[in-house]
Amino acid sequence: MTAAKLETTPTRNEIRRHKHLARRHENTDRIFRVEEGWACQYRLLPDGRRQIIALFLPGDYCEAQWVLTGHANWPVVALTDMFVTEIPFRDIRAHSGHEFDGMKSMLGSIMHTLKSHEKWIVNLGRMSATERICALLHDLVERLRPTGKVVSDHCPMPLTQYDLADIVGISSVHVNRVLQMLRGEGVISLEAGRLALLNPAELRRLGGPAHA
Amino acid sequence: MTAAKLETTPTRNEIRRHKHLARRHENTDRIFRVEEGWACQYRLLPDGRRQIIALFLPGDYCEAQWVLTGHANWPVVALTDMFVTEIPFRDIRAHSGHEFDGMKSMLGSIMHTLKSHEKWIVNLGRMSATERICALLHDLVERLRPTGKVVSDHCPMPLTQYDLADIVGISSVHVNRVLQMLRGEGVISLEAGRLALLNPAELRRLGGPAHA
DNA sequence: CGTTCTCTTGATGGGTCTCAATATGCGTGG
DNA sequence: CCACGCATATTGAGACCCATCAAGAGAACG
Repeated sequence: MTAAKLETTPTRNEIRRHKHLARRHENTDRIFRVEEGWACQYRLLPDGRRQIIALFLPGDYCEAQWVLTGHANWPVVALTDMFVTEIPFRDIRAHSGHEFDGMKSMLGSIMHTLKSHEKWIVNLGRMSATERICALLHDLVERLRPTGKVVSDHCPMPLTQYDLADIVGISSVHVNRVLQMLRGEGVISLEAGRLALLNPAELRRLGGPAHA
Repeated sequence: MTAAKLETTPTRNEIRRHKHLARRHENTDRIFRVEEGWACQYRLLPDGRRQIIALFLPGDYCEAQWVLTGHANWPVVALTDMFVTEIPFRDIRAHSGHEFDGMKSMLGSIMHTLKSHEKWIVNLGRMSATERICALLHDLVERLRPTGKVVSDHCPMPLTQYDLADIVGISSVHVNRVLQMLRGEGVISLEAGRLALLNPAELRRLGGPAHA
C-alpha cells in the first residue's frame, strides 16, 4: 500500500476512535486513504469472538478491492482517532493510464493484501503465541518505517491488548503474559502507546523461522 | 473460480500426484485451470511445519494473480493425479473485452481468493479444531457441488489426514481423533477417498456460528 | 512380498483458555 | 478539583484442548 498523490483535492475527514468507516455489506462509491491513525477490518461471531482480518496504517489504502466490487464485505472501524481522505471511484478511473495510474495502484494494493493474508494464514495456522506476537510487532514497525514514524526503533503502537489478541488469534490474557515475557527478556518495551525494539535481532528470531 | 471456455484449444496436461505445478519465485507466462484432481499451494518452514494456503479443485483457476505479477510466490503441488489446461497470458489478454472476458475472469478469481483467505483467517484464528474441520468439509462439498461430483451428499475426498492437518492448522493425530468423533456421532462417513454427509445440518452447526 | 504411506490408538505433557480478582489510568461531570 | 465510572492492564488458579511421542495395523505400491 504505497502513498500516492491525486491531482484532485479529496476531502480530508476526521474520524473518531471506534467510529465505523464501513459496515457489513454496505455499498460505497469511494475508498479511503489513511493519513493519520490506525483502523482495522474485523469479523464478529454471534458468540462474541472477534477476528481482525486487516490493519490499516498511515499511507494505506483501506480496502482497495471496493473499487472492483462496489461494496464492503466486513466492517472497518477506527482503532484510534484518524484522518482519512476519501477518494471517489470516478477519480480513480479518471486517473487510469496517467503517470499516477489509479487503477494500477488499486490492483497493487489488492495484491499486497493477498500476500499479507497468506502470511497471516501461516502465522495463525502454524506459529506459537510468542511467534505470532513477535512477527506482528516486527511487521508493524516495518510498515511504519516508510512513514517516518520510527525513530531509532521507537514508534507509536496504539493497539490495546484486546486488539492484539484479536489479530493474532489468542486471548488477551495470554497476550499480556507474552508481552511480560518479552519485556522481561529485554526484547521490547511497550508503554504509554509507544513500542521500542530493544533487541530487534532477538525479536526477529522469536518471530519464527523464515519461509523455506 | 468459475468455469469458462476459451476459443483456443489450450493444451491438456496430465500431472502426477506430488508433482509441482509451480515452485517458489518461479516466473511463468501462463496459468492453469484444473480439469480433474486436486492441488494446493503451501508454505514450508525450515523446521518442517507446513501450512496449506489454498486448495485448487476442478474448475478452479490456479493462481490467477500470476497474470498480474508474472511469477509464483509459493509452491503449488498436485495432491492427486490431475488433468490441467494451461492458459497463456496472451490468450487471456486477447480475450479481454469479449463475451468471455479473460481479464475480468482472472480478477473475479482473485477476488474469490481474497474472500476465501479472509474466511480462513477467521477459522484459524478463532475456531476450535472440530469447528475448523467441519467448516472445511462443508466448504469442500459446496465447492464440488457445481462440478456435478456430489451425488446425494456423497463426493470424492482424496486428501490425507496429513493434508487436512496442514489446511486447518492442527496436528494429523488430532485430525484423526476429530474425524473419529464425527463418525461416531453419525455426522459423516469417510473412507476409501469418499466423503458422505450423513447429517449435513449437524455438520453445519458444528462448523461454528455464522458471521454476525 | 517387502517397503513405504496412511491410519489408528494410548499415554503424557504443555501451551493456552477461562474465570476471577485487583490494580491502574483516564475522561466526564458534579 | 474531586468523585465516579469505565476501559485497560495485570496476576493467579485451575481446567482443557491439543501437541508430541511412540507403537502397531492396514493398505497401497513397486
